[in-house]
Amino acid sequence: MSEADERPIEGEDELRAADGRMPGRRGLATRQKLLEHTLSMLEASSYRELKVIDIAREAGTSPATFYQYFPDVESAILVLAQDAAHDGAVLTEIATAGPWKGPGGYDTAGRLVDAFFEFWDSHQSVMRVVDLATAQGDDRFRQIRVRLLNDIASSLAQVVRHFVSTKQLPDGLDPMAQAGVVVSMLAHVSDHQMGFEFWGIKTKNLRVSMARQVYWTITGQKPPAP
Amino acid sequence: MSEADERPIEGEDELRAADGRMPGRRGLATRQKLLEHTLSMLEASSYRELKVIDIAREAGTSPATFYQYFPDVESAILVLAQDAAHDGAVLTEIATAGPWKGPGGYDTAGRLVDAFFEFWDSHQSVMRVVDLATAQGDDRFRQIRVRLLNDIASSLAQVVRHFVSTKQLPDGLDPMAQAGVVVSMLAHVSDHQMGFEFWGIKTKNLRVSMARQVYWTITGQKPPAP
DNA sequence: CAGAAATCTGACGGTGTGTCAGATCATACC
DNA sequence: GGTATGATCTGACACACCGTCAGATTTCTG
Repeated sequence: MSEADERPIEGEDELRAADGRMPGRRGLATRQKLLEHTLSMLEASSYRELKVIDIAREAGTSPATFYQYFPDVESAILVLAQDAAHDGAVLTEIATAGPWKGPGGYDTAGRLVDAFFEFWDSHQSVMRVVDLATAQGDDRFRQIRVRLLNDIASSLAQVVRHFVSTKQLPDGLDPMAQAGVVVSMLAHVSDHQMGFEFWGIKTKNLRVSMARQVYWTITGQKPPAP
Repeated sequence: MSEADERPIEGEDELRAADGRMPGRRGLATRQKLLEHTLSMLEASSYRELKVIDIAREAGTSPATFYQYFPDVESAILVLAQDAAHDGAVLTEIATAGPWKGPGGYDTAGRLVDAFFEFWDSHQSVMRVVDLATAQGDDRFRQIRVRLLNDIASSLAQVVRHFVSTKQLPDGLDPMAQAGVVVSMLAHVSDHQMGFEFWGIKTKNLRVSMARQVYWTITGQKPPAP
């Protein structure tokens, strides 16, 4: 494949319209409306069947207008993903704030689990696309995923480092690997919460198992009896 | 003619062609060729951009032929997913065979991790679609996912039950929740192995963290120092 | 080899894509 | 109010894919 003539000159302004102009108030409102309907259609139908023409129809505008603001459907979802990642900052905050030492540690683990559930519940459909696109090697989506999960993992890895230094976790563990594994578990279980309930597992029990794993993996300490 | 009709095909009405007939040797070969090219295209391009016409072109046949064997692209992927799930039986076998008690337990955990890596490495692209479709509520895909992961989880839950009965895991834990959380972690980390390496985490270290978590969550025993 | 069955495909009406040029709209300034 | 100006929107188009069917082609059977 050959690179067509591109224009990397324009600024990093994701807001720019197709013609390179900066939209005004009206344009931004239209853009926002399109984003909202992209989200609601993504929640309602499947990723594969999400069509520009449907989004436009739903938003009471024309496909050409959509293309004025986004080069394709994926780019619109990318914006939604960036918004979601922004909301995800709260997860990092919980991990960073702790406390992880002492009796409050297990409670922190529980709050982190709850926050994951809540975050995924709000951004399920978008995060699924982020995951798929990332796995398929799309760099734009991977960056978002990294910004979200790597922040959390780094924060937890810091805690792991502390408990390695106090010998409560053995030397030789890779703190980032420990943290990454925990974050993976949280993300995946949150994403498939409904599936677990279908297996007959109560969310309450799931929460316990998750919190215990988080606590043990991060602090190396035995969680309290359930 | 009596030797041919004793195939190991049971509930496979799925093989039926569009017109309701049972394909013969030639038809099955075409069907298989289409499946192979569906897989290779899925690996090469993205799920969203996977088009019938491309698969047909690649397979040196016409779109109409594709529709002779599959009602749509998803149905073809469904068949690939069933094949993958069949391969996944080895995971359940490892979990069931153990041993989990005694000094060999941690080694079993390690072998389970390796098997997950290998399985996901082979069936990455298909499993991603299974995950997405399941999460979006597609029943056909969810059943496959359940048949695969629920088998493993059930097997591990049985081990959890044993260690609860010996008091090495506390009473009050939901064995299936414990197992489900572990399986989720294994599946998700395997799926994003490349992503972890991008974070600078060595697969070897990842393997250690995963095996430790599996061992601890399933047996309640402290894993050996790394 | 002829006839039948199985398999494949050209062709078509329907729908979605992505891009224009030009129509419509909002606002500033007289 | 009137109108100039740029921002915004859209009809229309050329192209691509979908999913179906009748009929052509290949393979099998006797």
